[in-house]
Amino acid sequence: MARKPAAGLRLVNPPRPAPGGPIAAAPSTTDQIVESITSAIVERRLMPGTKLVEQQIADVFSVSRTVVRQALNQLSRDRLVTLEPARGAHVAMPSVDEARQVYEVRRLLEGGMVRQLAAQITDAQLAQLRQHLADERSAVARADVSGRTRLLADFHVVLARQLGNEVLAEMIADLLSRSQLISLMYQSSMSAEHSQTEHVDIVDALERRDARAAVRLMEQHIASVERNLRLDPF
Amino acid sequence: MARKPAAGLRLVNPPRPAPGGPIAAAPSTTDQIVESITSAIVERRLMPGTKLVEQQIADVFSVSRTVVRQALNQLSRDRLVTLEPARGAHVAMPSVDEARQVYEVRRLLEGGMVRQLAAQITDAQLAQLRQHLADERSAVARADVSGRTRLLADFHVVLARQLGNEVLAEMIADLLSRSQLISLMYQSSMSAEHSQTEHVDIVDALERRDARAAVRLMEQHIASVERNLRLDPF
DNA sequence: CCTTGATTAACTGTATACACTTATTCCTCA
DNA sequence: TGAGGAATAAGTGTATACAGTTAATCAAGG
Repeated sequence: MARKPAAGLRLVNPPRPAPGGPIAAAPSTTDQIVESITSAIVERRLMPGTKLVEQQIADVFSVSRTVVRQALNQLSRDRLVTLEPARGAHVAMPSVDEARQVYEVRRLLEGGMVRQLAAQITDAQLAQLRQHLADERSAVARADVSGRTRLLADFHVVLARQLGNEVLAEMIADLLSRSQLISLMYQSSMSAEHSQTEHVDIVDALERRDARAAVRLMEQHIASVERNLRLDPF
Repeated sequence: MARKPAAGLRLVNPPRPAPGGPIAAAPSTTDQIVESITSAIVERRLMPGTKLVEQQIADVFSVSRTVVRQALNQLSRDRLVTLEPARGAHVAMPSVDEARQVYEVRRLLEGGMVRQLAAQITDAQLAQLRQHLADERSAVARADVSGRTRLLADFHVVLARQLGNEVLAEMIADLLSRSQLISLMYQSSMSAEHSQTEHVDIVDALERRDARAAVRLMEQHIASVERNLRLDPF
């Protein structure tokens, strides 16, 4: 690969999304860098395999390599970047096997999640889900690519949060960022519209408190996301 | 709390367990420290709440604070230590809520895990499980406390590995280390014998390829571990 | 023209230095 | 004697320096 001094490293973070809600312990410099690189990866500004040179990133954020290294370490634990000793950090390139495993775990976790949720969901929570679905629909309608991507992923985290299980919510959030990396790496052909309507079906089942249907629909939804990847070797 | 200069910081790592098996990319200095502190926590040499002073640990391992900080960062992502800005690192003290959530997620994940495993387990894998059960039994018999603790936890990871899903296996491994911290914090009254016989029951069900029973037994097993904690507020 | 080996540049890994924050000690005064 | 507060010690956060390693460049030989 040709050498260009800090070419195309566009990592500027957009203005902080929403500081509203619970007071979220002032994000450290390291966290901001993690956030920035994460969104850069998910929004395809950093393609899988791209080398992340510590000094370049340090210059962009005007900090020392010390801080950048901390951020890269966190990202490697999220599996968004890989760290090879003395060879540096690269945007991760999840294997086909890993991709399959991630979706398998998601079916397991999220299937169980909606089963429990169907049994205990409140009307207020259903209203929140309906609002979320409306946001998704409008993002899809106005072709807001990065907005709809975020909303379609957030749907799954919102469900986890509604169970009141933060441990579960964090695990699912991790799996989702890995899923997003996977789907941009394996050229997902899934239409946003299709995903969106599947979300609607899931909420409908939850509203009917139909646990079996909710589980089945969630598992089918995740399977259909997986099926639309180019995972097959031909 | 009284100040004692580096009292009771026994972190010397035992000779590397087993370098055999697949070539496991030489563990970095940081990894060794993570490993060392992890086992110190799990083996109760470091009690919950204990402050971990960077320089002290650095002296023990004869490295710089830089390396120790990396290790502490990793440990905080495993939830074994908490990091408060400018206040330092402490051995984590998981709340009752967090404890409940961890066990809830474990029931979900490990229940689904054995369901799938019952459908695809091979005779060779069953033999491996039987061997593991024998090891557990002997460790319990000779009152090898740290050995039996490790083996009883490893049982769950072995199951995950047999599914061939490394993503799942790592998640369960994480949840297990958190569980161990929880159980020493809330004074588990569960006998090792009891846990061991429940493991036997699960393997029996797997051998019969009885998915429903395996799931039920695993869920009951985890529930019984949880029930033997002092989580109730009285 | 392509391959091989030596040389140089770039980058990572660890240690150290210093600024800044938090905790402790000790003195003063009620 | 005890509470309040300044002085001081201890500890964390970040930057920088330097050693060691990997990758790139270039020269010579087949």
